[in-house]
Amino acid sequence: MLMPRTILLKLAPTQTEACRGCGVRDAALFGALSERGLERLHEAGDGMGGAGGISSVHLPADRRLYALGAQGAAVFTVREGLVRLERVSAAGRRCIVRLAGPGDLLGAEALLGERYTDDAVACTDLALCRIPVPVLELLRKDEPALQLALMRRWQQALDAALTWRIDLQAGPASQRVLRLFAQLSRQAAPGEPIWLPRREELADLLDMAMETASRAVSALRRDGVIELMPGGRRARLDAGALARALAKSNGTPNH
Amino acid sequence: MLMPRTILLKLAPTQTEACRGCGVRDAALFGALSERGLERLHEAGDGMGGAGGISSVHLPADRRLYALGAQGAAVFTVREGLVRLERVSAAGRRCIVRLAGPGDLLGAEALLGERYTDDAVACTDLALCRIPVPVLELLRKDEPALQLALMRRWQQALDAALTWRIDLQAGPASQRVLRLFAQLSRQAAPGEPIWLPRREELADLLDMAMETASRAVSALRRDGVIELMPGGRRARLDAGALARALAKSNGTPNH
DNA sequence: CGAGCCGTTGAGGGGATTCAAGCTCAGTGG
DNA sequence: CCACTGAGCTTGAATCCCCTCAACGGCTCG
Repeated sequence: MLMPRTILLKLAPTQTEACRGCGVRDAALFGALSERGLERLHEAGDGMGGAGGISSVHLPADRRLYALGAQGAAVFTVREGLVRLERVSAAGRRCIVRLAGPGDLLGAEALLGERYTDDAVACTDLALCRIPVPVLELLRKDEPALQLALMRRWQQALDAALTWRIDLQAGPASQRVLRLFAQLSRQAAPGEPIWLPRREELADLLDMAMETASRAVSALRRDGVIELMPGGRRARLDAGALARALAKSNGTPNH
Repeated sequence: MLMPRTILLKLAPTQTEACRGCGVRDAALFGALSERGLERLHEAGDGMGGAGGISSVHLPADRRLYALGAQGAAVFTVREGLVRLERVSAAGRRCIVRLAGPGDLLGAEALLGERYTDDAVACTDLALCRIPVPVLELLRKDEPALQLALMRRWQQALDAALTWRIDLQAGPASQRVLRLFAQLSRQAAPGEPIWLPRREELADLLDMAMETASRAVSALRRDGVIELMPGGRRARLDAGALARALAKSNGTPNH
């Protein structure tokens, strides 16, 4: 039970500037805020005695951002990297219930005063914004746009969770792996190598045995769909071959 | 593609009374409303030219409440009965992604101006409240409690979806059936018979073949866990035997 | 009564899990 | 420098669960 050694950077008054120029701002929660709201956001943080400001968090891969059951004091926006949310099933199996990438919001349940409902673990090195609940709470009341953005995010998360379940938990193992890679490549820069999960992680993501995941990846490698890169954590996809493989496996409506 | 022949009952000015005395009000969305808010709720409906009031909807089993992709004009609160939300997976398989019972909110995505993300179909005869989006929208702005209740409901739906996925989609078929029944009995009146899904529905709920569902039910019947009641849609559970069966299947951490 | 729907049960085959054994590779220390 | 080690990955073989195809029984309804 290591405490994650998070690195907190409190960014001075110029945080407003940082936010304004943030690469993911349009995609992220505060994209909804007016200029005035953005300023108030940081005033609010300053006005709370310095304890409550927005801060930048960096976290190395495989470290935990927060733990299931912990009383949440903040929500997070992902700026860079990939986070996995995991829980343990009634049968004692670990399951990854969601992947969050740049622009996504984590730990929204903290806004309701609830405990975190999952473990949040870094898949890759992370850059996040940490937003204390009171700060967001303060603004929520009189920034209707933020209110709407919050609801929209919740709905997105719900929809993503359902789609995930439908597409990545059903069908033969090879197909599930294929679809996961397709999704990973979609949210990565085109042409760039994708994050290749460790086999154990693949198993937890797709609800299969580790060996099955390994076999599936090996098969895709043999078929030229994927090319492993040194280090074992990244891979290059052949978009054409992937599309072909997906079409073929969809042809057999299997399962 | 039948249009659901819904039965709309516009309840006169006394709707305020009806709401105040509603059996599920505490559990439902408007449990958060103040007395004053409750009154405004119905004034709002009246003030919109009669087209926009809250109404009571009754729907027989197997009828569709709304369709995936339809532009939603209302959200619904379940008063009595069970609703299933279903979609079709990329592989063309129908999946039930959620069950909603008394007190639950349906079609919240309509509040964001989005189309419904699933088909909503009655599992049993239903009694619902239909709440037009503009009515709710009007109140949302200056009833902070309602705002909060909405967010809480979204979070609940998200959590339920994830728990569902974890507990009801993983593990051996017999265990999944067992867990579903346990959950159904939990949200039914104790001692009362539970709703027994048709085998096809069980299959869609638990992501298995219809025959597998049938075999699992038969096995449970042989073991005395469940007793089918005439009509085929209801069954009585032996809580003790169920708990024992669950414990036993959990003993083998299988899968 | 035959048609049709729903549920049950059997037989066969395939895909996934499980158990188990190597394999690669980085880090470590002799 | 190189065996040693351990973690992660791969692969094989046996088994089992579940899907598929198929036949049959009960029930309702035209």
